[in-house]
Amino acid sequence: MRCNSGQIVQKEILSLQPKLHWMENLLRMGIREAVRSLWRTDVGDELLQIQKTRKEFEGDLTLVTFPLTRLSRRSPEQTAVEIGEYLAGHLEAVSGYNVIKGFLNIAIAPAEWARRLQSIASVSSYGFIQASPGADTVVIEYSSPNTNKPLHLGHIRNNLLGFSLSRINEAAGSKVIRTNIVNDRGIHICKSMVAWQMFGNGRKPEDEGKKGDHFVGDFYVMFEKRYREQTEELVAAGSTPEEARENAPLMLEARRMLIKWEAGDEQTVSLWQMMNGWVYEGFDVTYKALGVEFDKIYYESETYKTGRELVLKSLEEGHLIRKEDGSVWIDLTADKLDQKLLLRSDGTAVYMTQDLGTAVIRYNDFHFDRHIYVVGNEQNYHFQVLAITLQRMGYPWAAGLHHFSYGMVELPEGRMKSREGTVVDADDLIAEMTATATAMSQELGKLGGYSQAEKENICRQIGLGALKYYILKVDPKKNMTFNPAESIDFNGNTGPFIQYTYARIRSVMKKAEETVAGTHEENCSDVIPNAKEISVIKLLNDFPALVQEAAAELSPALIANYCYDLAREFNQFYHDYSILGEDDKKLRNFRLKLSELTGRVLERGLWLLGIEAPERM
RNA sequence: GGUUCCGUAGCUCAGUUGGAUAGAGCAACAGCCUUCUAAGCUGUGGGUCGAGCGUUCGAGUCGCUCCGGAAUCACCA
Repeated sequence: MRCNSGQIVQKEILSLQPKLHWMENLLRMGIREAVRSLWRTDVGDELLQIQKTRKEFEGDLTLVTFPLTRLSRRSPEQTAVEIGEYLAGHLEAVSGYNVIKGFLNIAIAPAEWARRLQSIASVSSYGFIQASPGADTVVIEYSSPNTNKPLHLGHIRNNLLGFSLSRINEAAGSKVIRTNIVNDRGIHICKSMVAWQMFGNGRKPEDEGKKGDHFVGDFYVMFEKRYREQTEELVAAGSTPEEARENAPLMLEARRMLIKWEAGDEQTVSLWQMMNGWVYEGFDVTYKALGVEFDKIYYESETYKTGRELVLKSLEEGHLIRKEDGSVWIDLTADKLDQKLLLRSDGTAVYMTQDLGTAVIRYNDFHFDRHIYVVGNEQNYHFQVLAITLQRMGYPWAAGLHHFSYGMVELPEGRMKSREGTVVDADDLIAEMTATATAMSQELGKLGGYSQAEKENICRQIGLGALKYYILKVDPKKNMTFNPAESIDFNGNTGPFIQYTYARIRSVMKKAEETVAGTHEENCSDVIPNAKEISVIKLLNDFPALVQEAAAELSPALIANYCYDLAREFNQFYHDYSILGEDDKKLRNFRLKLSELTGRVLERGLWLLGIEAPERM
């Protein structure tokens, strides 16, 4: 079982390329020259700290001069002034500078930004890198459901994170394999099966008009309920609670079922296949609604055998130890971990066995460079053990296994508990978000003139956009609170806000085509942009580096927050200036181009999050 | 108890390799639609960045010690 809820363990810190602005590069060269000319010495890159100028100061980029004072042997202020003077005199792109304490604020000529916009516009898949033949292959495992219950809110975070990570890694130039491990065997499945056999009267999901996963889940719940009753009865009759749990008739039956299943009993296996089939049909609907996909799905019922063979082989090779009772262990005390069980004394597989097998099969299938497991932080220890065990068994590629450990989703009242019925069902939640989006659209009088099908599609996009953004904007490693009332908010820092900004831009572009057809294609690099326009261009300029950073940090939240910043900045520009109403043709074309590009980047950013961008809303 | 993670405004969250006066949204209050979509824009109030010590020219960010919360330490998954 992979994703009930959930810490961080071995997130590999990929060394980050410094964000290389085109302008930052130019400045670096200029500053190096300045230092050489002023103080006859070379300056290392690590001393050149260039950052964006904060809003409250005049300028675009800022050089922090404290680190340079040992070279200049002057005060930070004096150092800043001398470099600033040199840059202003030697670089055409530098239109001015000011110095505040040890900070040299450099102003870039507005015309430079217009040229920058023009060159961004000329790149067709701006921000995305096509995987080259030699690119890294990354396997990403996410979702990983049990087949005894429908998906819930915890799975939603998992699926959204996994899917978004897969797109981000692809956009950053890796080859990505999306994969899933279905935990389709074990005692929990047998519980549903027993309950269905005893209480189901041969009914099927369609008889009750239910999704298959919900149908099967109901029997699992029924099992647990009756089982609890039985244990209570036994305790009342004098058993200890422990004995009662072991000896309740239902539990005995489930155990028998598991043994029969493992022995390949025909009837049991066909019942198992039928019920799992129902569940898969249900899951498919949910996955489709969420918009997530997989390239290859693995089943624990198939991989656990490979795992067992691996363990036995490794035992022969002397990497493992067998205890008197026949159980097989790996001793990880040298790695400051415990001894860990790999096979039970009766020879059956445990959770770890299956994962060992799955990893080896996957490596043989894809020869991945990295394998990312999107699994809750409650399983940190498990994945630590998994990676080390595989390395001990002689698989050096296990160094590429990476546990993407994300935090739990909690409700305002606390943790979700199935006992107390506070589990938020995935299908219900999706339906609710769509319904809210529909009601909101109605209330605001949007979507007039659209067909019913179009309206439904747009409302679905908005509802899901709200849900996905709400979850993805939070730093994955942190536990998050899911507040139902807040999640359906469509104002402020939300998915619909970004979608709305995109739809507005599309609307302007359409109108532009009708009136001033296609003129934004013209080159407009000789426009002098205003401050708001420059702010937007700066953000657009950040996008490619941001995609790389999000891939390296494995953080959809970076993309989400960037999209919000860009949308907000654009809305300010949109509010303050007219695009189509601008009389100066050059300026109008420039603004159209700025808008068009913002739309494109927003659409790509949303794409990376798995959020659709509606043309109208 | 061991290990790991988290703690920033009333609430939900941002905060770049350590940089300037710590930012958004929600909630509250006050404004802006004859003009490209008001799901928008503008303004006001709101903080001992859990506490302390240290490193540094400079700490929300790095180190140590506490305090508070969470996860994990199964012949469960």
